[in-house]
Amino acid sequence: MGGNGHKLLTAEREQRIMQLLRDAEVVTVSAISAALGMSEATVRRDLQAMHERGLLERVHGGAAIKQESKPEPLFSDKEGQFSAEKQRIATTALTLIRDHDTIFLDGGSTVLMLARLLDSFKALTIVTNSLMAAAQLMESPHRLILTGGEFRAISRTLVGPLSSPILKNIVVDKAFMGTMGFTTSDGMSTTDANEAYTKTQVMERARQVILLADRSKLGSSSFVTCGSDWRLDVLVTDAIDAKMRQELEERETRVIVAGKNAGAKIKADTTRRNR
Amino acid sequence: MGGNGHKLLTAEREQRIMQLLRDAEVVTVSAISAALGMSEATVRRDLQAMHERGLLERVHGGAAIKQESKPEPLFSDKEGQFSAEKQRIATTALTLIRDHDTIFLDGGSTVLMLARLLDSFKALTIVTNSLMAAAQLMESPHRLILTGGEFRAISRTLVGPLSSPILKNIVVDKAFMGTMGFTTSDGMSTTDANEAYTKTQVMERARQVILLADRSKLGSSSFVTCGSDWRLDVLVTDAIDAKMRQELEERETRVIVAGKNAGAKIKADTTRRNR
DNA sequence: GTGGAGATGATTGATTTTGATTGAATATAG
DNA sequence: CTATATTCAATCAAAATCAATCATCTCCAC
Repeated sequence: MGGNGHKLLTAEREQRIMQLLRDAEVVTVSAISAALGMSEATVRRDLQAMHERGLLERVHGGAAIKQESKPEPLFSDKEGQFSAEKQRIATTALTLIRDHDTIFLDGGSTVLMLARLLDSFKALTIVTNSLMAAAQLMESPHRLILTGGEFRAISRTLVGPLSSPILKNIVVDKAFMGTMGFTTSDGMSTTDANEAYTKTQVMERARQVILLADRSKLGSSSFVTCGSDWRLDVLVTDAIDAKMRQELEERETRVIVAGKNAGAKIKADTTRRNR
Repeated sequence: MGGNGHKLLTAEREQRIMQLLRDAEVVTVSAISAALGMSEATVRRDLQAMHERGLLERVHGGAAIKQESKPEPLFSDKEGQFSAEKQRIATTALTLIRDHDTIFLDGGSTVLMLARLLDSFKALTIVTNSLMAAAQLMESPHRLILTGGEFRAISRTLVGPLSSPILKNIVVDKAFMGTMGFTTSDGMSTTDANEAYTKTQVMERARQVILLADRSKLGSSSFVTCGSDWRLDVLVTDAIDAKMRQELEERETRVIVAGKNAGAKIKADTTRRNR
């Protein structure tokens, strides 16, 4: 190929790698190694360095281009589908709830699954801005309070400044949040400014903030962040890499990983609780 | 395509699978296996992973593209008695609405029927405390705002003091109210104090108060009234006795009786408006 | 020339992915 | 309804890939 017999500077190599990525979306380590005439070990080192600078995504066997911010899938897409991870996360999060708690439920499919499991408890006060969760809890014996606000069709939640006055009047014990993306630098992020605004408000009014996010959310960042000085007390997820886990624990965020068997165990537990 | 006969990265395989799916709607596991040159076990693993991310539907023997399904019961409604009368009342009430209005929709089946007919208008701002109406208007192009508050299961509305702060912040052009009972002495009445409280709040924030009530409501009184010094600008009903009509007109309340043919005429009217 | 800092390529053990095998679950035919 | 044939999910060994380590190489200053 056009590669001159000369040595390649690191910067030069990175340009070539980026070009390969733009051409093909994904490339294998061996392909890069062959194209640039260097050992796979060096390619991996380069890829890792570039990944840490956010230039690309690392995948097993190669690398993929990083897309800026993922477009938000329609709610119906995420809804009917059964996701084992989300189910496990929701089931694990159940252990954080006690009878007589006042809890907030955010939008999002994982939190919605949690809403479906709340029949086991007694006398909860449930505050939510999610119409899906409200529909789910309509027949439940719990006390149900909806925040007002402007209806956002894509997430089926109530958001924006109009939700502010009612949120100022309440305090919840635990806020179960969903999110489009989460990074340790920016905290939660979403695609809509009004939604981010409401999330921020809620978290200020909660004694404990709990984020339910599967591993696809961790490390990815969406359009709007929910305030720079974010706070998170508990993260429930299905898998997390060691680095982020350590960063979170340094910030005193408790990390709970919903293990494969956790679901069954806890399910039995809640069944017992369910009279 | 640069499809070299070499190794395929996971991301590449998923792209190819999605392409096959778009071409054929449904594909068998064995077909994918043959097309991509990989074992069926790996194909199944990929399909499961993609299914959990909502990219496709899994079917026995293969996979199918995910299509948007629109069955949205969310809130199922029970049509009660007098539905023909209610229909006429709602259709008549339509004539009171103009494009770009800001309107409030109360709970109740008659108001709900009105909500179903609002697609004809352009750029309404709709404020409501009725979850049924909200579900109905979810797909509409109008701006939709929900008052917050405590959920009252029997009427599926949001009521109580918590709805107060948000109502204080808005002004609506027209408030379309429903009620359990109505008398000239007490005004509207209902069975729940919180609901009455919210009704009162709404009417204070509306430039024009419009009551939709079939003849079974007129003259009967329920448990709680909505304030002693009630005000009503328009009453839309299907039949009214002369005495009450006169009393109302003395209070400067306009009375509109939805005649049997009124529905059709106005329907034509709205159809025209619907461009 | 000498020595150190940084980078490269090979090696190694650990991790991940793959494909074959198995018994269970599901669909199809009679 | 039962019997037969697919298809599935779980398991395991083999292959591929990874991250860490180490010896070597280059460049540059002294």
